[in-house]
Amino acid sequence: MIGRNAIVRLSRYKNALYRFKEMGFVKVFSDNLAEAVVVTAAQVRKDFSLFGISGNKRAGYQIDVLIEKLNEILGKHEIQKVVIVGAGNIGKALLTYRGFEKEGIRIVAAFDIDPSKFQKTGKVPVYALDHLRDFVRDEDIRIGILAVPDIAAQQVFDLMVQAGIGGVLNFAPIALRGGDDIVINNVNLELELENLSYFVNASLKAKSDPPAQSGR
Amino acid sequence: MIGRNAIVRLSRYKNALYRFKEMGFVKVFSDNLAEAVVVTAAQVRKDFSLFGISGNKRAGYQIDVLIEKLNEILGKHEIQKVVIVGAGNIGKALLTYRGFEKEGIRIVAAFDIDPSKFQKTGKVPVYALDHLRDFVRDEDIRIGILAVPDIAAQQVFDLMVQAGIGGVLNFAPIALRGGDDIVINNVNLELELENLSYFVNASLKAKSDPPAQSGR
DNA sequence: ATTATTTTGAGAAAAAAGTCACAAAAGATA
DNA sequence: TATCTTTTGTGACTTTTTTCTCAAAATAAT
Repeated sequence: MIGRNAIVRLSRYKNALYRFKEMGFVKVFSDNLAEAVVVTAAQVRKDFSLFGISGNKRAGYQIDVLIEKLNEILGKHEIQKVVIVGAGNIGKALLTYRGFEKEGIRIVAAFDIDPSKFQKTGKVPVYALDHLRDFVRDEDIRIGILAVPDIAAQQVFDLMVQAGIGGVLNFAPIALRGGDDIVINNVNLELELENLSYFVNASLKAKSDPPAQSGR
Repeated sequence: MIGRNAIVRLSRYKNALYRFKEMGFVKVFSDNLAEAVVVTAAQVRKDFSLFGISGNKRAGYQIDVLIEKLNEILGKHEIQKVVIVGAGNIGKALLTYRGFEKEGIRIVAAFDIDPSKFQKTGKVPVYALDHLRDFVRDEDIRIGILAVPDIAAQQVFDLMVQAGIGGVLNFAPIALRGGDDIVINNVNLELELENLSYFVNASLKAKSDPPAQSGR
């Protein structure tokens, strides 16, 4: 089984490749990508070989071909339809977030329990949560974003599972239970800030401490 | 040096501990925490021993003491003041996001270049970006959230570095450059969805393929 | 007080992730 | 054409992370 980090790197390679392409390049070498993504060149080649991607000795990799292959691996050969569950604070912000488009991600609908949030005519409609199941079935939705308050998160997640969603991007700062057959990625802002806080402190401490080798 | 994942686990243990405490428990065993966070009990104990946290044989760990120690490690002994740079879509959502409070994180101000976003009197004021530097100095801000459009991200990041911020939570889907002395955590939603997409596909594929051992 | 049971702490082992190093391929150069 | 140079692909190695195992400690039971 392939680890999450390897897949994250593939996404980064892909993004870097688009940038190279925009700059007019046609081919890249593993060390170009390595520099762009801040990993070693060997890592780049290892990652590629893991997925059976090969280049040409002395001629590197054809950017177009590489992008194509990465997109296929990452399941980006078709528009990725995504629903948002929870049209509150964060849900609404994501509804209007423009960054998804250029990545082939389309937010097709949102769902909420609060009727005051319903909006059947907007660019992206907001429906009643009851409709989730049918919508997911009819539109063949694979991925949902869970953006409800933490108290409701587990319950709403269960609905998503029942609706047949295959993957959830979870914004609620709790660990979702019972998702053995469903892929979960968590975005936990509190945790990210806490983490940052640790490493900032650690780096401040390292700076104020005398360096080990010249400690006299 | 301690890895990010270990610190993420510490945060999770801490969150689980608060839940245990709320339920009225006074002590926990490594396997309780392990279950709550979905890791092995040995992992929990290893993590603790990494930070010199020890419990009592046969009596486990005192929840209050443990929370206290984790909070200290994670730098949560005092309110964490955070600024948001970029009062657009996501920035605004974070301004009103309630989840930070209970984690001891306080959004103290936001900054933007667009005067129409300024709001000096709100619960959380929105100032001109020019004021960032002084504010960071005067208020001793360590951490900032970067939530500006990707085209502006690098430039605004540079301002944050100059302002003396120690850590940045970056929402722009680009790799920030030149932050050797600053800690960066990225929240890349496009990448998360892409990642989800891969693993959902992989798990669908695994299900439709015949299991290896009964392949006949 | 003795014995039984439970749980930690830590060293050893295993697994996973990442790096190194170099033969081989292929383009470039003479 | 022959030689030189560059860059891949991969097997061996290293490092990091995780799991296993079990003696020792501490509580509980008899």
